[in-house]
Amino acid sequence: MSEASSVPVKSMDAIMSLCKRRGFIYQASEIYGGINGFWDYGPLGAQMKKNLRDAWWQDMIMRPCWGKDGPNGKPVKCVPVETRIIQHPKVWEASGHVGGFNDPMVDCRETKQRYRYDHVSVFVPASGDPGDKPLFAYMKDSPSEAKQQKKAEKAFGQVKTVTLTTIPVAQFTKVLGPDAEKVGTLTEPKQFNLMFKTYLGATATEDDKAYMRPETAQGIFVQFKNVVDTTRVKVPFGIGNTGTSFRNEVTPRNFTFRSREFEQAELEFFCHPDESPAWYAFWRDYRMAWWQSIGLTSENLILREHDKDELSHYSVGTSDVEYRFPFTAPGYGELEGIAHRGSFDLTQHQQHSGVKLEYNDTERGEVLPNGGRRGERYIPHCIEPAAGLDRGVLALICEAYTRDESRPSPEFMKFHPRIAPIKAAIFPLVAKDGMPEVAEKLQADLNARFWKLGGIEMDEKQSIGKRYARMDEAGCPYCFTVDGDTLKDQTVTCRDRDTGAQTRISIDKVGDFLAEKLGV
RNA sequence: GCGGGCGUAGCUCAGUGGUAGAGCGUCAGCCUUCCAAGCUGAACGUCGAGGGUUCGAGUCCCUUCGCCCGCUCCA
Repeated sequence: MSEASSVPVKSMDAIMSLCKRRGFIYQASEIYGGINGFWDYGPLGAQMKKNLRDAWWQDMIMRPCWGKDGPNGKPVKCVPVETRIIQHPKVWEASGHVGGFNDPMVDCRETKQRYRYDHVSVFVPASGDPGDKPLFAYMKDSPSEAKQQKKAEKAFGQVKTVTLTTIPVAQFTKVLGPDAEKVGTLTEPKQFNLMFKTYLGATATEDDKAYMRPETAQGIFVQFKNVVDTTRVKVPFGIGNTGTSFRNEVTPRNFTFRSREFEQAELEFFCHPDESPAWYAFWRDYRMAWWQSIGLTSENLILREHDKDELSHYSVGTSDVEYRFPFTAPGYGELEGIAHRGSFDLTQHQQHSGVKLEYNDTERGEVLPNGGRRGERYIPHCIEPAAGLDRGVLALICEAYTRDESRPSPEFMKFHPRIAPIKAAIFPLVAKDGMPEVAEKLQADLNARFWKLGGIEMDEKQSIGKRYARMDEAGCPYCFTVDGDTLKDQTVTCRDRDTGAQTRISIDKVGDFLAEKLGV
């Protein structure tokens, strides 16, 4: 994690209170005291999140990569699906989530610490029996490592490292916990399932157990064959979806960043194995550019390529688009992971389901006498750009939040026009002399043209400055003010949120002006 | 899960065991010709929840929930 940045860290408290005050984000079930790990969106937040989801859908499914060609020199092709939160339980066995999400943990009775069973290491004698002396458990790269090593070397001389999993539970009585004073305080390993469990049918027996998905991706892999068989898609192509996933986090934290219920926007892009490195690099670079295009323009956004030792055994590469949130600074938090998953997922589902998931590529293989090709059968490789929409909203809010004490309205949200929940506001300078009527008509005209994209508001209450300030906090990029001159020369003032600058434009050009700014 | 801090109006926060407060915001009216102006008025609180001590609890005690910070965890 890089720590170099000249961007000042914003106050998360101030951001959170603005989110509440202006109706972006509320605590879920707040009147009952809230519920840990769940957050609701208010009117502005819900519209903003829809704008983000729509932008993803447009730029990933409808017109992928802004219409640019992929590394194969052809336009990128993607189709959508919508799959269910609850899948066949075997889906999660095949995906590795039953297992990976069932990490056994050990607790320390003395220090009340909890450790992942397979992450605990132990210093034991390099050879021979420890006798009555303890075995020294530690967590790699924590202070306990050096401390325990010193003790172990004093006890045994030469030491070596094994993992706790290799030590019989019966021997735990001889293990000194990483930060413990007494030996034998570690409990036997226990299961902590991060997947939410539920029961199908009203009788709720263990036989009816099912899981709520911890990611949307598996639904795509499971329907891969149906999409290929029914929609005339040809590799390379992508299948995308957005939807809610659930993870029963041990410690929900950091506002909406780590929630137990969250929405993902995931694309699985299938290609020939030989072309997969090029597609991986292509998606990685596009996804970074995409987040920048919707407003994450500061150096708080980085693309981080995983080190080789962070990669799954099947993966050629993984990159994260990361954002430096106020609560992660000087570190970063993940917004999106772009993973080269190889043929891992389709292979797993082929094995577990017994259904062939090979693709017959009729554009490959030897040329036949009739000019066609024999075809090549293979399991496609997959590039997975998987974004978190709630994290995206949070990053966009943090990025947009601005304080400038020199302004009349010091606190404002600098949303990209495409993301802003309110696209424009119309004000009569004063609520008399026919100005409200002109403003109402302009509001109605703009609304008729832009209602699909977001709010077009009209406000005539209180001073013009207060109305500008209200729109600044809501992140509305443009305000149009009808004044005395409007009645004479048919022009209005266009006020820019970020600069406060005012320009006069013809009232019948306001729609075109807004369309250009919104990129429609 | 552990440790620390905090929960009072929509937001930010005062509040000595004795009548529930301020600023901002919101709403209504007046005023107002370009940046949270002014005047008048109004609404909004079971003081996070539940117990206990007390003649009396926002205040003291216990339990619990939530949020923030540090560990731990982070598929």
